Amino acid sequence: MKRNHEWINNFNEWIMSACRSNMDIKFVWSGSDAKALAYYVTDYVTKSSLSFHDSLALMIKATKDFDKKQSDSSDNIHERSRRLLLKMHNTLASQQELSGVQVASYILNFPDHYTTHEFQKIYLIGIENHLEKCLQDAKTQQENGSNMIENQTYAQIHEFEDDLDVLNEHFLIESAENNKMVFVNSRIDYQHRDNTLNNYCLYDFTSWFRKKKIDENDKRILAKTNEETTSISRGRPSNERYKFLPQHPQHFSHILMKWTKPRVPVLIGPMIPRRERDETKERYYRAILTLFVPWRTITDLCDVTET
DNA sequence: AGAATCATCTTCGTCGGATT
DNA sequence: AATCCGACGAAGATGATTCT
Repeated sequence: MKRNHEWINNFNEWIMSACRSNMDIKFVWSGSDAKALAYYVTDYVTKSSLSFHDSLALMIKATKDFDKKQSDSSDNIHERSRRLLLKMHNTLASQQELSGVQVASYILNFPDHYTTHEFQKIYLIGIENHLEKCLQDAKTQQENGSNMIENQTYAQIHEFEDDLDVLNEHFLIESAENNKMVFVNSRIDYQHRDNTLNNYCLYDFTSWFRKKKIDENDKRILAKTNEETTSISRGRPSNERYKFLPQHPQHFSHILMKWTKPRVPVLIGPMIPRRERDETKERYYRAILTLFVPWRTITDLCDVTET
């Protein structure tokens, strides 16, 4: 906390280089310190560049000027009010302080905001519901173990209907080969990803991959990667492409394509339950688990959630 | 000789207009 | 209104040419 140099406020070499010399750091000692800082920051962030009494004074000045100048004019009332408003606006705008940076970026047509990352949504609730249903199925299977095989086939056949009826899992209707329409969603895309992507968890999967309709170029590139020829080609190298497993309804019509830069998954779904029943909490934690543990079949997932 | 720059090539990824 | 599709600029690679 010692200030070792009279020019410097709480100087720390390492922090300074870590944040590339962009330093406005303050150590928060006490509660009153924290309060003072909170006040300072809020005030700083929300300060209007022109305070209310200033702008009122300016508007009064504008009105006076207007009355002086325009008293003899015989324009109609609409035109007069229009001019008054314009005058007020101009007075206000001309008194507005603008920083050099603001002006420069306006003239250079810079955007109003930047985002350093692109985002991709994950809808948690559907996956959570699916998982819960599968867990229940597994439990009932265990209980009457003798009928296990029968149950399994039953579950496979009726998977779609059950999903649509019982769960609120959201499906999209998309085209497959021969203009056939199929039900798909990100869960199905993930489950039937190519075997080389086994180690991707759902979170990384959504962050790295997107679904794309196959075109001629994709076919060519897929064929080239199969040949494994390491010939040097000019131009930008193509991104990785993967097929869906044959179980996927869009196996023939769509592929997975890797982004050049990963996107940031945004989890959309229920919030962390704070004072909920344990059962709900459990459900929630299980759902989160499905995001960060690679899985393919529901049995994988059940095993993981058991442990 | 090595770097810096320019030219060319190919693919990525978004946008807006056309189409259904 | 939704979807498709082509256009186009950006990105990222190689190769050629110029500069130091």
